[in-house]
Amino acid sequence: MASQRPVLPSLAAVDPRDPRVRILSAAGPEFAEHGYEAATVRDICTAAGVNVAAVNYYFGDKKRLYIESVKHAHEERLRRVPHPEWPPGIPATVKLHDFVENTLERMLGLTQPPWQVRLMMREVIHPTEACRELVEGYIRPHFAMLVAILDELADGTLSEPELRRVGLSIIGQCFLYRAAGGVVSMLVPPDEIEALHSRQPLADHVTRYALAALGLGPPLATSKPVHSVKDSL
Amino acid sequence: MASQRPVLPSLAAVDPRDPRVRILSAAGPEFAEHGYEAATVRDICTAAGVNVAAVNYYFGDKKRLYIESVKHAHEERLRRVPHPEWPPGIPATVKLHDFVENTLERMLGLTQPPWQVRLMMREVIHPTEACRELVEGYIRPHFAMLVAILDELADGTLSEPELRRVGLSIIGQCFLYRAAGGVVSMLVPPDEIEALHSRQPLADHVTRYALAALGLGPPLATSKPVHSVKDSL
DNA sequence: AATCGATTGAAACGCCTGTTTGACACCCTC
DNA sequence: GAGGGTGTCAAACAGGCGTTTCAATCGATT
Repeated sequence: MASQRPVLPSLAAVDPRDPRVRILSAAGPEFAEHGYEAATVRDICTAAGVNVAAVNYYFGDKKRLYIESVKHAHEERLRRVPHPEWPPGIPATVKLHDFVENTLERMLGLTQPPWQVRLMMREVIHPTEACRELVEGYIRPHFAMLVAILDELADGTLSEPELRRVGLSIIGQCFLYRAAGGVVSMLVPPDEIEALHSRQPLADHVTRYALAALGLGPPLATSKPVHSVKDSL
Repeated sequence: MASQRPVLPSLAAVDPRDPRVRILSAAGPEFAEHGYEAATVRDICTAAGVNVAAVNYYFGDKKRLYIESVKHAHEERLRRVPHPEWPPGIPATVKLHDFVENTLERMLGLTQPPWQVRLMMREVIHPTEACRELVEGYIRPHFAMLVAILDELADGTLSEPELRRVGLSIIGQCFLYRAAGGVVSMLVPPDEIEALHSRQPLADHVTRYALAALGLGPPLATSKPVHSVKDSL
């Protein structure tokens, strides 16, 4: 059955560089598409344009190749979409919006085909040995940045656990569109799909939702004004 | 490699009922644990206590067994944790809280080992042929119920697309804890883990967050009171 | 009791898997 | 030009995969 699956064409096949990085570049998309167990060394080597023996020569075995692939993916992803930075004095509300937009850009992969993200998603959903390193090197710093922004927004009125819960609520919304995008597309009318997978409108919504929940922006619904409303942002 | 994996002990092995349901009951956990491609017909049959030929006899081939397994999983899941129902007159805020709690109960699987949920998660994240039926028979009705509650809460002030976006924000938060629970546990201190995977505190947080965002509850942070606050709920 | 369709069982079918082998070509050093 | 790592290759290895085969068994009907 696996043999009937067409091997994705790969730039690595015509790239005369180091075979090691050729394999790594070919392994990423293959693992991302089929998962660790279902991806095959032969398909990877075909895509990389190297002999099957090369994987064992350079990486020892399939498992170590996989771990290196995950590491390679998140390093490259971070390099292409670096964490946002702001000069002093930028309002925290703007930082939050930037952060959400950056997260969505990274997750939705608007700057490049997001096989790196799909590979990391697999690792997040079914953690293996490669997961802890992914968390420490990629996810935790990102999450810490979000918690810091929220702390600045709340101006010290929220405890650490509360900040984390709010942070997870924000990440969860971004995560849904990335991990379950196919199902989301089935749930909404066709003409809404594009907006629900576009960075800008999504970032606006998630940010507005968060600011409103924190009491720092206008509520989304205004029918029963339990609170008086002043438009801001 | 697959052969070194221990086959999960299964009640089906000692159950003298119809072999067809024995296979179905054994296939679910196996597919949930390893995915379609990596799960093996032999392991399923061993767990079910039937001969390898039985799968092809009763289901034709592995793929049709998988599709039947997904169907079986969501039917059984819906039977065990039915949609909530309310008598007339219940406030929409209470309905929202019930709904979130029900969703988390279903997703976190507090009433039974949640292999059904893990199987459905796989289908959500990497949709196959079985996905559309899962959406129509399980996810869409659930989501429609949420949108109806939100419409009642917003009292007509939100458009359908806006209602859907808010609904997805709520589902996304529940989804994160289920799909990425392992990573969430790595991100927070050990003593917080339990609270972040418990139905009640999580439902409280998600509901409060949503009501605050809609302007129907007190904001989560009160440092810069852009809006005046009256406690409610 | 004989018959017939439905069900089970052990064994075998190709094919594909990750990994290893051993021969061959290359390039740098002596 | 001889030597010795280094890298590459086709071929083979043992084993697992989904599926098929066909004889044996069962239970109800004739």
